[in-house]
Amino acid sequence: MPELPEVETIRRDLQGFLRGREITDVVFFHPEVVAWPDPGTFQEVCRGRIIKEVRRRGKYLLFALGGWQMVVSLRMTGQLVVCREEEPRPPHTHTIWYLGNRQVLRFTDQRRFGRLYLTPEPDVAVLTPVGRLGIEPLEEGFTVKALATMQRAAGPARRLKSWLLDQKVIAGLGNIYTDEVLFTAGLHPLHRVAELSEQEIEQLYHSIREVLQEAIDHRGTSVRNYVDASGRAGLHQQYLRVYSREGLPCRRCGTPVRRQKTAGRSTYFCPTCQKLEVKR
DNA sequence: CTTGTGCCCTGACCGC
DNA sequence: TGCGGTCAGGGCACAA
Repeated sequence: MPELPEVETIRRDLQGFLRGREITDVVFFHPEVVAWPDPGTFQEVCRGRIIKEVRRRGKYLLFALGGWQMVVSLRMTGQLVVCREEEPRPPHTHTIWYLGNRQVLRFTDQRRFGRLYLTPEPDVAVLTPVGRLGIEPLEEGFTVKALATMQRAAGPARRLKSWLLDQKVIAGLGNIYTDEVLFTAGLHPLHRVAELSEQEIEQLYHSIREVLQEAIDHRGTSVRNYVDASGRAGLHQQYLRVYSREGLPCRRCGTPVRRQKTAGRSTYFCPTCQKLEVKR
């Protein structure tokens, strides 16, 4: 469910709630959410550790636990919410971290696709998917020049949407924001990456930054299940340019927004504003 | 190298 | 109400 802006919103919330707090205990109600190591070791290592910092890499949350890193992948429906221990436990609660002072961090995940990892700090890159992630689109290293270099590394058949969705290329874009980025850049999802002009690469670059930053400013998009670490919905759904707007008029030109399958996912775009032909 | 498919799950929604 | 089909912010393995 959550893409970069949602995960970043959760990260900021958690950083405020959890930094410096001790994990007194962890309990699992669905141990298979633990991808590494086994739940027993996970619990043993967690107990008594201080949460030094909450970081984000792509769509993954990383909790620095002094020599150890806990990694959380929320996938489609995962949620991390901090609340008081006595608050009713929502359905699909799979893990609870006890923080003392009657506060808890709860991991709930309706579809159970989400995963937890706990590794010694230096092993994160090999024991979790984090090591395979591409560039962070909101960090300094992401520049027009960097994007142009990445373009040259793409194969001749690579289509824009599948390229942007590829976490090994850019970390953090998912199905909503790739569509939003492509609309903003005026580019068709099936455009071949190798055929993008210098100007189009620049346009794409600025669209990625703009769309992600705006969504973070709105605390993420709640189309379905997404909530922040306080359990509240985001605000960006009312600002979406094309995603989930099939048949509704394009906000720029009025043409009905079209939906089609691309790279295996529902893709929303404006057939007028995002043409496949080379623009002149 | 690239795309497409199926799969992991549960629940919401739609048409009949 | 019920039932079956389709769809869902992700990502992985596998086939063509």
